Amino acid sequence: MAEETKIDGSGWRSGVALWRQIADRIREDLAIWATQDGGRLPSEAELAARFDVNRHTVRAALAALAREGLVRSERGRGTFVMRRPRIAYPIGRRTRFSTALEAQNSSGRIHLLRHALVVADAVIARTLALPDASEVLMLETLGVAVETPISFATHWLDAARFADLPAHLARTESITASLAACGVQDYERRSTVLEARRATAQEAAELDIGDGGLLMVARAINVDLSGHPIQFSETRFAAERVEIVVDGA
Amino acid sequence: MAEETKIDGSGWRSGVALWRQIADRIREDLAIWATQDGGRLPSEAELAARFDVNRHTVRAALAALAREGLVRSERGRGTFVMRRPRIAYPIGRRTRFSTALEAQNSSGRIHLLRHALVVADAVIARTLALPDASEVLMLETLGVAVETPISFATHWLDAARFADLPAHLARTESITASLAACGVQDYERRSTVLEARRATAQEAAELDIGDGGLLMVARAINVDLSGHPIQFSETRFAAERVEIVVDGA
DNA sequence: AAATATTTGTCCGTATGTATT
DNA sequence: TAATACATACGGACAAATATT
Repeated sequence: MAEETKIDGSGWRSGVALWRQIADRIREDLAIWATQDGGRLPSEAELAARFDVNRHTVRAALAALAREGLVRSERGRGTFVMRRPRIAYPIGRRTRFSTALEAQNSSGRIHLLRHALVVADAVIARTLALPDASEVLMLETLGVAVETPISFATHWLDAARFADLPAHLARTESITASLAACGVQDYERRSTVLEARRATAQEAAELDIGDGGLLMVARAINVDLSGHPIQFSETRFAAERVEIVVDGA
Repeated sequence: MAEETKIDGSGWRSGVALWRQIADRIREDLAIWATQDGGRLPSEAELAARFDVNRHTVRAALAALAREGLVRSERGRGTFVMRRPRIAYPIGRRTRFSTALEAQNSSGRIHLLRHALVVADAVIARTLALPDASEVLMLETLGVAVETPISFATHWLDAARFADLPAHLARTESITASLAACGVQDYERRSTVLEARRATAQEAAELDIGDGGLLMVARAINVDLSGHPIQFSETRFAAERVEIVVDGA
């Protein structure tokens, strides 16, 4: 933060308004300021000098961050960080959403958003070791912790084997318990592939993040004790709210 | 792709130009179009109708994607995807950069960008089990595969134990070989924490991605065979170029 | 081979939002 | 608050290259 490079010669050829670029860069530094000086940001005048823009532009940036709930300005006192720490989300051979959050005394819940019977595409069918164009059960779930949506996931399972699962899930709000009710005593994770990308409009709406907000996407295969794949999931985490912890790796 | 929601009443009030929002949404669909019709995108007129904007606005979006090297337009023919597949990057107890890429016959290399002796802050010192304010060796490296920067990493090590490491690293371009030369026969990863965020200006420059491009950040602790921490690293992957594979988890 | 349709490239102009002074 | 400069967004018209019939 010692020195800042000038953003763009005369402003905003990048397609992003100057006030928004400033807001994005202030957002990056919020974590640092949160730990210093009672969470106080530098004054508007100081920020204007640092980014080499007019104070009006800094005010527009701070107003945007205030709309996001990240800072609050108080007349005569200054502008302060309103931080929400990231939730640590462990990934391992025996990852489950509820236990993942209990470790930090947060109460986690899975809400079933919708379910449908669909025809598996080639990738899903091969992953679940089913014949092409088999019927599969698709579930969409929302993982919530501390009243905040954390993850939005789509799951695919063999329709023949897990037809009763949506009913169990709506009642128990637990994937583990619902699978047990369908005769799966235990399961474990075979592999997880992670990538980062921007949210689509639907994903942003479900997770209540800004349009085009950042996601961490985890594609996982769960297998039963005999090693047979029972579930393929794509879980989209609101990147700003979690960090993924890979145990022993 | 069947129906598109209208982006923003009158466009550019959100601080992000309409052409840029459209570029972001087209970018998401490139992977789909790449597999169809010879990698051809819908025509400018069709995209304009689909997003309900003027054709010139679509052209601005496509021009931005062309600057990123993602598409190429040819007069009279159309616009085509220039795809570069993501590199699979395995993370596990015995992760090493070079072997990670050999598996897919890509040649990976680590370039040492700079190194310095610095005073450890509280987090680094505690992580490396050193007294507060110890001197540590800081390295910055660039991981390159297929002529493309993949990762930009900062490493911290006990300065007393690894003073000769930069010289070895510049010569061998391998972390594993350099540690061996400093008397570490073997090491393994104790933990990895992953998060996603936007790149700072410096990170974007090192990785040659657009400003504010997406990163996957991995913070890892490597320990020697006796379990003593020898290295703490923060590796920033260009999100668009990699997927992280967590084996058996 | 020739006419026509499709697609991208370039030019004009107008209105509005952004950023500084 | 006002003036200025520039970027965004839209609309239309036409040229140039390619594809189709």
